Amino acid sequence: MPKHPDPSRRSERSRQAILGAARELVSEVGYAKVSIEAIAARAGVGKQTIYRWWRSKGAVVFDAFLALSEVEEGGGMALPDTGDLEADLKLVMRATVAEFADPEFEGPIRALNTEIINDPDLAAQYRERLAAPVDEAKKARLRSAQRAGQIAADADLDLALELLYAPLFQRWLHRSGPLTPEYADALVDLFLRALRPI
Amino acid sequence: MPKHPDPSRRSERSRQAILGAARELVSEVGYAKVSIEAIAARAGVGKQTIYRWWRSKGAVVFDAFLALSEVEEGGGMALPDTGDLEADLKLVMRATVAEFADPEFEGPIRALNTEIINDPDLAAQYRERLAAPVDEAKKARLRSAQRAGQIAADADLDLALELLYAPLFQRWLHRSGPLTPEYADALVDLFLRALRPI
Amino acid sequence: MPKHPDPSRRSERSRQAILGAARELVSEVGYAKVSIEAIAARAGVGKQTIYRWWRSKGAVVFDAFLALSEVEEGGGMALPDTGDLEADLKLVMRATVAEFADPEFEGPIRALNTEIINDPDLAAQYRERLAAPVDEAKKARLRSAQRAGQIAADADLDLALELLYAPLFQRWLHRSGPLTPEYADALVDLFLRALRPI
Amino acid sequence: MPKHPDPSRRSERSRQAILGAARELVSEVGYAKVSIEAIAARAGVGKQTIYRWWRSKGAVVFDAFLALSEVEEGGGMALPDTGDLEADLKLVMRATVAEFADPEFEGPIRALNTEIINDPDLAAQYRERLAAPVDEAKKARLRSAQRAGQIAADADLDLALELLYAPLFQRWLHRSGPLTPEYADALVDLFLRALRPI
DNA sequence: TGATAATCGAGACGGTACGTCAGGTCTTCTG
DNA sequence: CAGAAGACCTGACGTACCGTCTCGATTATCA
Repeated sequence: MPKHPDPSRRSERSRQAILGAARELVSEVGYAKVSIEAIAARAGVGKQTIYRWWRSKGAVVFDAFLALSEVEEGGGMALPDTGDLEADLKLVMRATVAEFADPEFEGPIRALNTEIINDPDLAAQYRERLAAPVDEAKKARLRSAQRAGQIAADADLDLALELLYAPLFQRWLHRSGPLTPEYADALVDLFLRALRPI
Repeated sequence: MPKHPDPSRRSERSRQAILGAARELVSEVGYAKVSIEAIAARAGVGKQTIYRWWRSKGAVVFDAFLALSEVEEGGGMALPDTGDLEADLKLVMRATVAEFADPEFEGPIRALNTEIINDPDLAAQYRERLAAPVDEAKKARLRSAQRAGQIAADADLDLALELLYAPLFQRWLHRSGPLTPEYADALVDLFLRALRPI
Repeated sequence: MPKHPDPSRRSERSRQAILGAARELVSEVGYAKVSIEAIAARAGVGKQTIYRWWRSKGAVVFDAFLALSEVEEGGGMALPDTGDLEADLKLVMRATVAEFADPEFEGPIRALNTEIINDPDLAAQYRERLAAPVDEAKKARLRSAQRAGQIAADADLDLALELLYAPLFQRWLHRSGPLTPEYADALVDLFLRALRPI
Repeated sequence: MPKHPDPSRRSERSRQAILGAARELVSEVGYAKVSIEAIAARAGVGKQTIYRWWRSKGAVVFDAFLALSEVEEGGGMALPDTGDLEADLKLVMRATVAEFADPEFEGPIRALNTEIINDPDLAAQYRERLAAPVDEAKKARLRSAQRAGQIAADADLDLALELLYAPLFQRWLHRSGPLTPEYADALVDLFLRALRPI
C-alpha cells in the first residue's frame, strides 16, 4: 500500500524548486502566511505536484529545512572533547544559547515546533532525522566522560540530555527568562552536580 | 491606550457563551480545525462580537482555558509538605506525569502551546496568569526545603523549577519518550542530587 | 395610528444634519454606496434617530433632495409665455436637455429614480411633491396655447406632457442616444404636429 | 485585454445552473433580496465561480434574463403588417400595455431597469442584445408604412419609436397613470398625427 | 421648579452578505 | 504520460451594515 506514486518517475527538478520556494517563502513572510498555492506559484509547479508528494504544508516546509540541515551537517558531527567536561559543555551550551537567540533562526525553529507539536508523524521524522544524530553526538561526549569517571557510569544518558537541554528549550519556547551565557553555565553546573559519580 | 471598546457595555452573557463554545469545540474537533465562524455559531453570537473583544482565534481559545483554570484553582494553591521532600516531589511529579498523559488534556494543552509559541503577547499572559501562581506554590515548597536544609540555601529556585519540570514538558511536547511514574521518580532523584546542599 | 413618535419633540438640528449628510454622501460616493451608518456618522447622530423618522435609506435620501428642490423652487413656478409656443417650448426643452446633461445632477437624479422605481410610496410622494407642481406649470402654458388656438382644445394635457418629456427622459435614463439642442427642437416639432388643432 | 479567465475551460454546467438559480430566486424573493451567496448555494456552485465570470449581482441577473429572452425570440421577430398601420400599431401597443401590467413581468423588468440606470455597461448590453432587435422589428414596420406613404418619408425612426413607446414606459416606471387599452390607442393616435406625411 | 418622559448620541448586539483567499480535487492541454 | 495550468466546490476569513436594543445625558413640557 504505497502512499505515493512511483517515485522513480519523480521530477527532481520540481522537487528542488518546491523545497527552495518553501524555504524562501518562510523566510520572507513567515511560516503561518505561507500557502501551498504560493509555493506552487513560486516554484512554477502545479499544485497537484505538491499534493502528490506531500501530505500538508507542514510536511513540505519540514522537508525543506530538513534537506537544508542534512546538507549542512554533512555526514559526521562531534562535540569538542578536550577532557575538561565542564569547559566542553559550557562551550556547547553557550553556543546553543547563542543560536536560539539568533533572530535568523527564531522564526523557522518556532514554525518547526508548531508543526511538530500537533503532528506525531512529523515529530517522529524530526526525532529520527534531525534530533537523533545531534543527540547521538552529545551522548558520545557523555560516554567519554563516563569512561573518564567524570559522571556516573550508570547514568541514563537520554535523561541526562533532557536535564541539560530541556530547561534551555523551555525557557526559549515560552520566553520565560533571559538566555545568557551565565544561564548556560548555571545549567552545566547543576547538570554536573546531578550526574556526579556515586 | 485602550485596545477595546468600552468594556462596561460588554455583554457578560455573550462572553461566557463564546468561551464555552471555544472550549467545547477545541475538545471536539481539535484546535486547528476550530474556526471563529464555528465558535460564533455555537455561541449564538455574531462574529463581530468576537472580533470586537479578541485579536484572534488563539486569543479566544487561550482566554477560554485561562478562565477555566482560574476558576478551578480558586484563590490558594499549595503543594504537599510532609517534611519528606523526596516523597512530596515524587508525588507531585507522578501526578503531573499522569495529567500530561490524560488524553482529555492532551488536545487543549497542545493547542495552548501552539498559540503561546508564536504569540509573545499570549505567552506573557500565560506566564502571568497561569504559570506564575503555580510556580509560586512550587517555589514555596522548595523554600521550605531550603529552610529545612534539604536543598542548597543559595539555589536559584526559578532555575531549579526548570530543571525539574522542563525535561518532562519537552518529552511530552516532542513525544520523545514514555511518561511513566518511574520517569517522574528519576527526575526527582536527579533534581535532588543537583540541588543537594554544598 | 401615528407612524412616528411625537413630531413636536423632534430635533430640527438633527433633521437638518441628517439631510445634509445624506446629500453630501450621495454626491461623494454615489447612492448605492451610501449607508445609514455613514449618514449617521457624518451627521453626528445616533442610528436610531434616523430609524425613528424614516423607513429606509431611500426615504432619507429622497427627503434630502425633496427638501432641496422645494427650497429652490420657492412657491411659484412658471414657464415663459411670449405667445410664440414653438419658441417657448424649444427654450424650455433645450434647458431641460442641458440640465439632464449636467454631471452635477446626473448622480442624484439617477439615485432618485432608482428609489422611485421600486418603492410605490416614494413614487407617490415624488409625483405629488416634485412632479405635480412642475407639471402644473407646464400644463398652464399649454392651456394658454389652447386658448390661443395653437393646440387642440380637447387635447389631454397629461398625455401631451408625456409625449413631450418622456422621450427625453427615456433617452437619458437608458443612455440610448445623445441629448442635444437639436434633439430638443425635434421633439417640440413632433409634439406640435401631434397636438395641432383639428 | 480579456476581462475573464480562459473561457474555453469554462464549465457550461455551472453557467447554466447559475443562470437558472438567478432566475428562480428573482422570481421567488424579488431582485433586491437576491444575494450572490444565495445564487451560489442554489446553483450548487462556489461563490468564486460566480465572481470569476461576472462583475456583480446585476450582471448575473441581467445575463439570466438575457439568455431567457434570446432563447424565446429565437432568430426572427416581426410585427404584424396588414397594411392598416393604425390597426397594427394599436394591436401592438395594447399588447405592450398588457405586458407591462402583467404582475409576472413587473418585478424582473423593474429590477432590470434599476440595474440599467446605474450601470452604463449593462445599459449598453441591454440596448445591443435586448432592445436593438426589438427596435429593429418595429422600425421595419414603420419603414413599410413609409413606403406606403402612411408616415413621413423623411421621419427619424429612432425618434419616432421614442415618441410612441417612451410615454408608456415612463407612465409605467413612475406609476403616474393607468395603463389601459384606451391609453394605448390614444398614444397611437397622437403618434400618427405627429408622423403624418407633409 | 422640579419631576418625568421623550429624544438624543453612542455603540454593542445577533445577523446576513460581502468579496477574497486558500484548501484539496479534477480536467485539459502541452512537452 | 507526467506535469503545468488552472477551473471547480468548499469553507473560512475579516469587514461593512443591517435593524434592534440598551445605555446615560440632555432637553422640554407639565404638575
